[in-house]
Amino acid sequence: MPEKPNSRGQIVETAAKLFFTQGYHGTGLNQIIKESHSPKGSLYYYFPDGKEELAVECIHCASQSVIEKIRTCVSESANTVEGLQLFIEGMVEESRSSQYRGFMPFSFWMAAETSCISDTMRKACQSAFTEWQDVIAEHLREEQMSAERADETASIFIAMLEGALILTLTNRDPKPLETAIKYVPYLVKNCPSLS
Amino acid sequence: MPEKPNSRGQIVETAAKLFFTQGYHGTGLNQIIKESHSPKGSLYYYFPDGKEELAVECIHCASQSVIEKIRTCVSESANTVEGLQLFIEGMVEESRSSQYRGFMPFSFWMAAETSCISDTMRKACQSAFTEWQDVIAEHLREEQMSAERADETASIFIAMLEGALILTLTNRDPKPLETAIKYVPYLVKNCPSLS
DNA sequence: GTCTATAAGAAGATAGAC
DNA sequence: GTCTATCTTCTTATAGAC
Repeated sequence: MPEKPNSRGQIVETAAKLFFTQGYHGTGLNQIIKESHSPKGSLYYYFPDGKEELAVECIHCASQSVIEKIRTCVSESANTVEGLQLFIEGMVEESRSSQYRGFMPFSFWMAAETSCISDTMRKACQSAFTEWQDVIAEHLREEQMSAERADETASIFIAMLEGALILTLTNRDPKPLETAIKYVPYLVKNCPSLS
Repeated sequence: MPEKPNSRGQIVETAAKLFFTQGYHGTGLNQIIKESHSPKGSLYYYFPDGKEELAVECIHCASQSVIEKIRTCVSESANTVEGLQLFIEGMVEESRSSQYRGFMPFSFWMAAETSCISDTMRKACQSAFTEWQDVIAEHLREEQMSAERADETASIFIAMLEGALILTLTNRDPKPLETAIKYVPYLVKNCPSLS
């Protein structure tokens, strides 16, 4: 019997979907246990520290999902620029098919929400951003970009995409993300002279 | 007596500060009335529809504040690029002086939080983004940029800055915003060829 | 217009049966 | 390990005195 009825994975999957669409405070434990068909006892058995511990786990899972997607997209493309564009195209498709209401692992505005109330969650989000930046910067360095410029380019790419995703979800219009696709080559190739 | 003890303005000012730092769901009415030294009756007298109506008012106020700041910065600068850079520099100073915990009117990640639960708030945030875009695009058109390119440039600027602000607040480090300053000229000048 | 008391429900968390 | 009943606290909202 490979399927456990109400296991840890069910809870995390459901919680991640809700946290990343409704936010940390906007998602109640009751909604998580209801939609995951898990009793509250199981949640506290797997996550004794409650909501915050569960949210940190969700942040880690979402972050890993983003890293894997970026790696896949870049490896399937001729270069990093095209890989990052492919990554955004995937987000356009996901957002459109869910009518701008679905779970987007890159949608990390929860970072700002939680950074003022919990240092644990703030640091979990910070780690996620740093890991994404490192993955992207690594690919850029392989294409002979300097380390400093690679970090900077990766940072501005992540920032642009986080913002474009907020605009797309708010406006229910893929255009901000599509504009971001167009600007990726210019972020990477026409970079500022270093300070 | 120009100062009213517990007036509408006090409530909105306090609520805006809390909504834009802690989020919509993260801010309770009790905290608002406590920190604004206003009784709950006054809040419901001025905002009969409660929390949502108050939040919409805060969104409008913050949006207007952003528009005025952008206008001021551009008018004090030699051109739009330098004006937008000055605008970001102001955000760097504000975030640093509040130790990355203060009220930033541009911090509109609440848009994503609310867009899934209330169409009224979603549309208020959408209007804010559109107005900002129009103000910036107008300045760019005055410098002989085409209308289509100006809209696109303004959109990508707003996206980049929203994301950079999230990164700065999460990491408690001004670097993402400072990097954004460096990239403004490249967003505006090295623009993509149109589709 | 200002203010308080309180309702009605949902929140996170816990205890303990099975 | 699984599940339910319950506790406390906090939420939004209302009623009504002044």
